[in-house]
Amino acid sequence: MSHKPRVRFAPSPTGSLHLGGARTAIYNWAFARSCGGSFILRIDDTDPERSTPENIAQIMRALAWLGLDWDEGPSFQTERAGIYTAALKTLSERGWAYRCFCSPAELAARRDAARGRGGFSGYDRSCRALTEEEAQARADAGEPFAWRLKVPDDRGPVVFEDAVRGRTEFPLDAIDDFVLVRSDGTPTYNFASIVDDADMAITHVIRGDDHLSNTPKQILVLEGLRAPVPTFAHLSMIWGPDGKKLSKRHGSTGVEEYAGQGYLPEALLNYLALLGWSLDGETTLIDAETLKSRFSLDRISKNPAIFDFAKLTWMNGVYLREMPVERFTQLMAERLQQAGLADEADFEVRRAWYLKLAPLVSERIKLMTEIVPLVRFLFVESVEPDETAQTKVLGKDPDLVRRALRAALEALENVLEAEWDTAHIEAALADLPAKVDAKPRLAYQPLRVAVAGSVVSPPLNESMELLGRARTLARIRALS
RNA sequence: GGCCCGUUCGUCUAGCGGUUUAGGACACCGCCCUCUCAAGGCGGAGGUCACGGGUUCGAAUCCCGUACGGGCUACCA
Repeated sequence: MSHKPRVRFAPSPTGSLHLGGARTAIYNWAFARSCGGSFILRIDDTDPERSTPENIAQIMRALAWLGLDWDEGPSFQTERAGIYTAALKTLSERGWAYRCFCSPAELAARRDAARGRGGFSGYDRSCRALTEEEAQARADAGEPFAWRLKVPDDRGPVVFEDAVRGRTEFPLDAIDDFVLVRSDGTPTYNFASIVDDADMAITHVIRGDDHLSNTPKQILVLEGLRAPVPTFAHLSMIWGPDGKKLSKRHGSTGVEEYAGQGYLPEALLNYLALLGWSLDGETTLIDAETLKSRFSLDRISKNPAIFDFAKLTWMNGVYLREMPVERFTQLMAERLQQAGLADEADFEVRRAWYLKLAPLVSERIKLMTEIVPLVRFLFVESVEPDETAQTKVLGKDPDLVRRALRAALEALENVLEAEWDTAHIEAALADLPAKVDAKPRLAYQPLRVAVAGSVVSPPLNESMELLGRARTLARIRALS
């Protein structure tokens, strides 16, 4: 029975969507799309202490921002309690589960002792010795108990073919009689997760590497349930630049933080998709459509990857530059409005002006947060030269600065308002270096400082055109 | 401690027994372009394929061991 593949992304809402989770989601989504399967969103909220509605909303928002769409869900484990009790009942009836009355303190003591002796340190299985009558009597007496899986001990290892790692096997004597259902009646992750997968007819479980050791336990549950075993694909971890677990120390770890910092969803999607998967040896830029059609499990890398912020940023710059001007202009306008430098009305009336500015900006930034600092001078009445401008230009050769500004002012005053455009401005200033007897860069930098207040800006002539004649002349006069 | 997984330029990766003097991308360096910064073009440096044994006419590619790193070993997920 080879139906269409069904995969799921099942985050536990104990925090926001982080980079590793996002990549897992992307791989599940891309795999589903590549083979016409279904991508299901499931919220694994079996830990009521740490699961919050805010986190759930945040995760869904982040997924949507990345451009991932799901076909079913979200469904919540807390709303599916019935299927876990039913599964437990089946397991116990078939002799695959038993009650454990050991207290946490006893358990910890025995575990420490076992570890001290070396060898296996899982549950010592003492409650397996209880007869059904004894167990029932103690339960009836009100003694708390948890349900544990009865790992078979009369056969070979659990073997499965991992889509990423290949054949993987675990000897049975190394598998713990883990807790299925806690004494408060709630299912544990290892139980609920796989019961859900079976119930939802998941065909491929694509998840983080940290679950590899859990897999044999889950397969055993499936065997007890006589449910089909899905294909597993375990993804290696994403590490920080120091080779340690990715954390706040390294920078942002949450998807939404990237959105706030001016990263584009297509850039993050592209970067994450290729962090641990490759189309071939050449491709570094890949769009969602290609991902949806060409993704495959067999090209997922086995080794962990270090997250490279510099490469992500470079990639973001590429997407910014390749973006249609209309869209960039829109994004730029939004940034300016957020900064309080312009309003919606201004954008409506001066659309052509914004459109002219956009390409000048997009080709020199990598992050959208760089927009405002770069064009701020065009939206304020006057500018004050910054520190670098003071020391590197104004203070360097005051005499040359004065001469250059005077000559420029004289030349520009001859450019009429009606012909105030880049071409005329350029023509008017063409012989400025000769007039002040200086190299072009030395002759023009004072002008840039006067106009933009900085040693870095969009091209000078274009900047002056966009600033307008009156303000340009006023700023040059102010400094000369 | 036990079980499991991983190891190709600083980083992401290609490579799946000979086509490899190990290819691409980011970062880095130099040159060109140039009114600044970028972008772009050209070029460079950077890997004894973790290490040691095998197998083979031949190994980054197959096998074993060692080292290092990681995961699991919770009534967390």
